[in-house]
Amino acid sequence: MIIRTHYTSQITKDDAEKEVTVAGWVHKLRDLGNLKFIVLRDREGQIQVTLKKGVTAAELIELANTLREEDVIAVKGAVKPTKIAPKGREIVPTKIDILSKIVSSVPVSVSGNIESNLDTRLDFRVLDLRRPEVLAVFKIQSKLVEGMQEYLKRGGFQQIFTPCLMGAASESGSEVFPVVYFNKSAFLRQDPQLHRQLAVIGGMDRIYDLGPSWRAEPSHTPRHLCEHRGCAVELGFITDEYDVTRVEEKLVQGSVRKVKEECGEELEIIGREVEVPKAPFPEVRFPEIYGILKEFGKKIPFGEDYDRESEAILAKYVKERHKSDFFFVNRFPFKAKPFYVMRVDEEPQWARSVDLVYKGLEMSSGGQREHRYEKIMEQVKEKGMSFVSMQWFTEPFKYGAPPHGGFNIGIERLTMQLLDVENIRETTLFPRTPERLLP
RNA sequence: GCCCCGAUAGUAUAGUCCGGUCUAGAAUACUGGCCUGUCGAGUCAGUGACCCGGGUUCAAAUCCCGGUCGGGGCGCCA
Repeated sequence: MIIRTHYTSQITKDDAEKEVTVAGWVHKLRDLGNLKFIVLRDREGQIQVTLKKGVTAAELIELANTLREEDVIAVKGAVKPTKIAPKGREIVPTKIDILSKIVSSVPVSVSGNIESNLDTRLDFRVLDLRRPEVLAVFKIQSKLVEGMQEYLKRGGFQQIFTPCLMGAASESGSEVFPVVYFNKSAFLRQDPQLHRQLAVIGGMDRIYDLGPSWRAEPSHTPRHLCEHRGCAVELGFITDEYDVTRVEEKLVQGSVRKVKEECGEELEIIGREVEVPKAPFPEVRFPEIYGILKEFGKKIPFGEDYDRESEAILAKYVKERHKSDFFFVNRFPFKAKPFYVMRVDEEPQWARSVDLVYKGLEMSSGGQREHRYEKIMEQVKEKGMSFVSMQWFTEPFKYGAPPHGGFNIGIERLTMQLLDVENIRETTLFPRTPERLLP
C-alpha cells in the first residue's frame, strides 16, 4: 500500500482533526528549542509539521532532533488549522517514520536561497529537480506534449515509432554519431524524417513520432543539444505545404493552451505568463525576404540562405507588423535544403520548405516533400548523393507515393521559448552536450 | 570547426588590473550550544578553498605558456 494518504497540496485548513499521512523529503528544519518545525516537501508542495515539548511525545522530539534536510520521512498526524502556519494548516504528528537518511549533506541547496550555477546544478540534477521552480518546468513540458498529442489524436493522427539506428548517414549535412553495430557501420538518426515519409507512403497517412534525435555538432550555445526530442508529424494527400503549416500552428496552439489551462500554479512558481498564439501564423517567404532584410540594412545575396542575424531581424519585423511571436519562413532556397524537399515546379530555385520561428528561434523545419520518383532521383543526383546508398528510401516512391509533408518541432526549444528560459539545458531533464554525457 | 571570456571552501562569491599588507574576507551550507510560533528564523562558537602542469620572480590566488573544464558569439541546426 502506498505510504501517503495525501499529497501536501491536498491538505487544507478545512481538514481539521483529520488523520493523514504525508511522505516526502525534509525540506527545512527550524529548531526553536522547545518548539520545532519540520517542513515536509513532496511533488505537490510543502506542509509544516509542528512539534512542541510537553505536547508532542518525547520520543518523536528525540527522533526529530536526528533529522537532516533531505532525509525521506513519512509523517502521520492530525491536521490542525491555524492562522500562523503556512497556508493556514499544519500537522501535529503522532508518528514519524524515517524512510531514508542522507549519507552526507547535500552539495547544492534545495531549500536555500543561494542559486548554483547551471553546470553545478546539472552535476547534481536529482537535487536540482527537487526545487519547485525546476520541477515546474518539467510539469509544464509534460503538459505541452500532452496538448500536442491531444490535438493530434483529435485530428486522426496515429502515433508511430521509428528507428533511432540508421544503416546510412543520409539526409542533410549535419554530423552524425557513429555507432558500433556488430560488424557494420551505423549511425544515430538526426531526424525521424525519412521513416515518417515511408510510413505515409505505406498508407498510414497521418502519423506522428515523439522521440529523440542526435547531432554530432560540437555546438556551445544556449540553444543546442547533442540529443533532443521532437514531435514529428507527417501527413499524406496534401495539396501543398499550407496543409502542413495549418496543422503545425494548431498543434502549437493546442499545446500552449493546455499549459495555460492546466499549469497555473507552475507558471506562478516560475513567474511566467503564457499567451495562446493566434492562428494562422504570419508567413514570410523567399525571395521577398531579401527585400525585407535590405530595409533593415542587412544584405543577403539573392538565392542564398539567411543567417541568424536575419532571423532576428525577421522576428522583429513580424512582431511589429503582425504582433506575433510565431511566424513561418517559407520557400527557402533549394540549394540550402536536403534532397527530399519539394521545389516549386515553376520556380525550382525555391523549395516548399518551411521553418517555424518563435521569439526569434527556429522551432521546427518541414514542408512539402517531393513524392514523384523521377524528381526525387534528380534531386539525389543534384545533391551529389549516391543512388545506391539512398535506394532503401527512394525505391518505395516507385510504387505509389501520395503528395505529403510534415515537420519536426523541438520540444526542449518550444519549452524554452514559451517560458523565456535562457538556456535549453534548463528545459532538458538530463541534457547531452559536447562535454556532458553524465548523469 | 572558428572567435571572445572565465575557473578561489559543499554552494555562491570578494580579492587578480597595479605580485609582498592574503597565516585569503563577508554570506550560506555543515558541526556543536542557546531559544515555545518559526516560515530567507534569530543568536554564540567551530571546521572548511586559490583547477592541473610548466615558466618568470627574492616573492605568485595575482604575471606568462600549455592542458582540462565552464560561459557566450558565429557556423550548423530542433
